[in-house]
Amino acid sequence: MQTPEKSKRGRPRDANARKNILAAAAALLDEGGIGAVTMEAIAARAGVGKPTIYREWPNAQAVAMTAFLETAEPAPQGPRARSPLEALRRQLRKVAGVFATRAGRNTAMMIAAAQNDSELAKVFRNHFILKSREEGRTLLAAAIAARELRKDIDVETALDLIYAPLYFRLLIGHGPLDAAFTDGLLELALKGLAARRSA
Amino acid sequence: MQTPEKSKRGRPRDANARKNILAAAAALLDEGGIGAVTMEAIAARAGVGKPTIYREWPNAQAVAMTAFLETAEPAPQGPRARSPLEALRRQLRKVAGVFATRAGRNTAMMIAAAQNDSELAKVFRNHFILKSREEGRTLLAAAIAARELRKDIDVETALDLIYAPLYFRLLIGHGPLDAAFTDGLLELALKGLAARRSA
Amino acid sequence: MQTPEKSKRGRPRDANARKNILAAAAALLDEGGIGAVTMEAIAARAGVGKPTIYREWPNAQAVAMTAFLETAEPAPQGPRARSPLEALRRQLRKVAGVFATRAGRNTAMMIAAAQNDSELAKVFRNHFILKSREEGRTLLAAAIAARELRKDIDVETALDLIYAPLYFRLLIGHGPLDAAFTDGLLELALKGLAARRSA
Amino acid sequence: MQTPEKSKRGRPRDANARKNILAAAAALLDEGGIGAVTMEAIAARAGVGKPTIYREWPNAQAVAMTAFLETAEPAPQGPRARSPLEALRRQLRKVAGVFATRAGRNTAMMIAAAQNDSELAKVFRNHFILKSREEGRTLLAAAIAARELRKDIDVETALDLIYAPLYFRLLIGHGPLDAAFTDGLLELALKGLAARRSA
DNA sequence: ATCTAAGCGAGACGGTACGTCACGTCTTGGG
DNA sequence: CCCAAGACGTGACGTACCGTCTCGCTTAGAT
Repeated sequence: MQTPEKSKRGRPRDANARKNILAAAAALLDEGGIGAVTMEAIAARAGVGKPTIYREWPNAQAVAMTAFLETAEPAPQGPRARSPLEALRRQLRKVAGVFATRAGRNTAMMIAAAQNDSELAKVFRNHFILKSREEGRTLLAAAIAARELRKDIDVETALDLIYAPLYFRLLIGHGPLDAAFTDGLLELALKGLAARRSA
Repeated sequence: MQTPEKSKRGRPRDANARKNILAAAAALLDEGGIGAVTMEAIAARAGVGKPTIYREWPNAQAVAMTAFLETAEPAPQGPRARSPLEALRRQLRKVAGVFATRAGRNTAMMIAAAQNDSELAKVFRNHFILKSREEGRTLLAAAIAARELRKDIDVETALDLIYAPLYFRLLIGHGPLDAAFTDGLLELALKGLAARRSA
Repeated sequence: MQTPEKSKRGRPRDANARKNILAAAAALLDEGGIGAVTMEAIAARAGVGKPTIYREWPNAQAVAMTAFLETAEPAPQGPRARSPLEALRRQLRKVAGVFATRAGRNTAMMIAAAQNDSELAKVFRNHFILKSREEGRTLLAAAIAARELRKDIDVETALDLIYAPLYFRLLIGHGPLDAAFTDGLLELALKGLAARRSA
Repeated sequence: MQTPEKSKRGRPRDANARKNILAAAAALLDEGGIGAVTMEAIAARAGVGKPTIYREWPNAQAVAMTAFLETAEPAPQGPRARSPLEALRRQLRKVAGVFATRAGRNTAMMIAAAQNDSELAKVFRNHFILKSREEGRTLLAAAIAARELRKDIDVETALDLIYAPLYFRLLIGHGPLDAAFTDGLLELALKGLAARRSA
């Protein structure tokens, strides 16, 4: 939280320990899910004392969250798209692709973990969701600028409209989460559900 | 799930015990969240032995899930709407209203619990999500029949488009979940994001 | 306890059940020691309901005790000995031999079980110890009559003097329990420890 | 048992906890017998967590055994006897006296407990029986040196001859366990059972 | 160069909940 | 009216982690 006074006396934190802890937590998360990420297991695996972990994190899920966030590398940019809308389509496909991997399961587990810990929820929102929405917001803005999207839309609502279904399928698993879905979803969102009155 | 063989021998299950267990679980869930729903606490509160609980459920979260599902009473039907679209708008408002209550928190917690237990996930999907979607599907079909919606839409995708944002906000909490949101959301979904080319 | 009036109504006791119960208890005792003789296990193995067992015995150890007592068949008489003392020597050897088998372990376990249940202790004393002592008493009486033993000895004390060491070694296991031991023991008991003053 | 490697790392065992655990076990043993010595009860009474007990003992009876052994204080030495034989007589009376108290019941229960746990049996034998026999061995040696006992006797057998009857009566309860018994027992053991042939 | 405060690993501490086992009782339908 | 089957409330089992607390040992800035 704060590091203002920099007491500076005594042995400094061991940067290596932090790295080992997060690596252990990430490995445990991948191997056995959030339930396998226990303080005991992290400490044992990282070759670290439990107090060393508690010095920096309040509980095991917080370590898992940090490990998750530091592992979730920014997606590599694909080839330039020929239009903003095309870029948006590709972005949705990419997200669906990630959600289909272990990273997707981890994301779901982090959302789950956040339900029981408001501090965790805040961290997840600020470091994962907001970042992801920022990307989407940029894409939408570009599409609006290119007159591919209506300029009067509420961007926040539009973001939910487009991205929420991906998270929903990730979390509920009631339907496939593939390119066919994201393409259909985007098309529907673009055209709208309403019947054309004129005609 | 199934009761095919009807062994019928021996003392039958005590229906009262089951009721007490679910009541206890529901109370604990409301009071302290999913973390408070432990087998020990349920057993103590219900005046029931732990083995009695284990006879019917494999773990505490499964009890919580059953309690949640049996508690989630079917929403009372509001006054007749003047049109299918109006009915859909009201339905979305109602869901948002429920999500703003403790029932919403419980729903979020059940979704979270389901992330770590595929059996639980299946139960939740079949008994809560599918039911809820069925309602939505009916509303959409009526609106299509009334020519208020395009008749070529993929209903499953449309359902995700409309309902997922509510779940998303419930779970992430990155924005309000009120009538203004649902109304805007519905409007956007109806009109679509795309700029009108002709004009 | 009582069967005087012969009510005769309803289904009569199943004599086969009792036999099965005792056989099951004996088998469990032999296989896993007294700890394996549980009501559940007996009932399951005997194909009998627990209440049927409780109707006749107050707890599992009581069943084990009955099974033990009914299993402990009277030792087959060996060839006639040429003297009462010789018969006594053979008898001690035989007891030591039995104590070295599973029956010995069972005996030890019954003595142990009796320590925590005075009713059990009484049954064991009356049906096992007293019977065994009666045999010994007969042998001693014969030896006295044959003037091989002093006629002024207190028989009860003499019985303890001769037999107790066998039980002691059975229970404590601090030394061998073989013919060499019983022979030496008997010789020592006969001659006495005291130094001969005259001489 | 052994403390060879002296790992020395980490927080050392809490001597106070150990003391409390043994005190609680001893109290429970006295109050309700071996059956009352449960891990739960010990932990609750000692104000200690169960794992702390399991760190040092494998089960409740092992705790009871340790408590028993540490409670069984060395008997206070009585006034000097005028002869080794007299000392032996007094020692037997003293043992009988102890056996008549709660300590005697506890001893019986420990012997019982040892029947179902060979590790427990070994501990009991090494720390209780062997110690007690050492005392007896010393007394016999002195009596032999004083020419009150024959010098050709096998001491181990003689010890069993003298002491086993006390344990036998303690465990079976078929007869009194008082000074009259021990005196008669000793006299019989000294003089022997055999009729004098000469004279 | 020494002091000394803080971090380090290890691991024991008092706890809570776990999921299982057996207890002894009760309640079914069937013989 | 007894039988088998089996559910009931109870309570102890032994285990896994929790989050805290000593330990003895670095480590490195301040003296």
